[in-house]
Amino acid sequence: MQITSRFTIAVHILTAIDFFKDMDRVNSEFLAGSTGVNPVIIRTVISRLREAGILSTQRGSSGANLTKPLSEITFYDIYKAVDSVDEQEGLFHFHEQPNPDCPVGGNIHKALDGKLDEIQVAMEERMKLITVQDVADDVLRTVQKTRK
Amino acid sequence: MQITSRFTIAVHILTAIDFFKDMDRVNSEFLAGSTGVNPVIIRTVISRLREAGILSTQRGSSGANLTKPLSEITFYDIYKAVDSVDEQEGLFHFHEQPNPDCPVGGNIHKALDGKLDEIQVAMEERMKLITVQDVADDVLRTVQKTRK
DNA sequence: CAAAGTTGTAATATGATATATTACAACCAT
DNA sequence: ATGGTTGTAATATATCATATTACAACTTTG
Repeated sequence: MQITSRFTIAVHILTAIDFFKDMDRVNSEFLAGSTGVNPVIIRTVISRLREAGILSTQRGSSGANLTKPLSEITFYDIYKAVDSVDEQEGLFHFHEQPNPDCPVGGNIHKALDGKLDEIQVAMEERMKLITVQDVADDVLRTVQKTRK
Repeated sequence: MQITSRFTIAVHILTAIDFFKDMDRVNSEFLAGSTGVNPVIIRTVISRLREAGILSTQRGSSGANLTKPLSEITFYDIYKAVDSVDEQEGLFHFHEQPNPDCPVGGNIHKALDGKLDEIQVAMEERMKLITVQDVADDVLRTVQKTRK
């Protein structure tokens, strides 16, 4: 299993919106070309980012505007925005029918759930420490190095 | 997306093998009954645990033997054993066709891969701190409390 | 203001993957 | 020898992620 590519797509999109901010026509078609992803998928990812208050868009009008600097957008923000992991279900898929009449099966959820959550929290806390600005910096650094 | 239930199934199985260690016929059929999972799935999970050196089995003969105490089996060991996350691919699914001719698309992998890995490592390090013994203790505690 | 471009979103198709199931050879225990 | 069990392959089913088609609502441009 893997975390849906909506996450890396979102990071890519945000980096590109910033990188090409002085350019016209950074629309879903353009972002589809940069990511290699279908434009409708781009638009749905952008919709989620908009619902999370990370950017704003205008129907019919090209482009998107970031509502805050990249340095204030953490990986965790994006991860939550694009539903990388189902809120209800959590990171781990629990087998669904443990036998309630078995002393182990009947108590395994109570014994495991908190521990699985601790692991997920460890991952999420790490995500809060990384921002899209870190990515943009790395991209820019490589672009400048390559240009020489 | 979610981490495959093979992981929670494996934890459940190991806990049960220990819990019922004095009982006869703790076979794949029995474990299937406790977990609510198909016996063939049980056998394949056990196969992975065997390949990882966590337990041993004998073809044709019922039951499995743990090769070390539960306190020495971490969640990370199990996670690796049952291939919860593909070794090659990693935890995050990267969109597969970023445009190499785009300054962002061409450099996004270099900029992101290390960061995604740090997040995965944070999760895995947390998994190393929890053992199956912790689960067994919790199960036993609840069983004893309920019995009164 | 008409034409062309764009977003937002629904509906459906396709593909990948996890789990279940069937089947059976190899092996053990009684 | 009979019945139970493991190990594993082959296949089916279900779920979900992504792609695609379609179009209404809206904006921009000439």
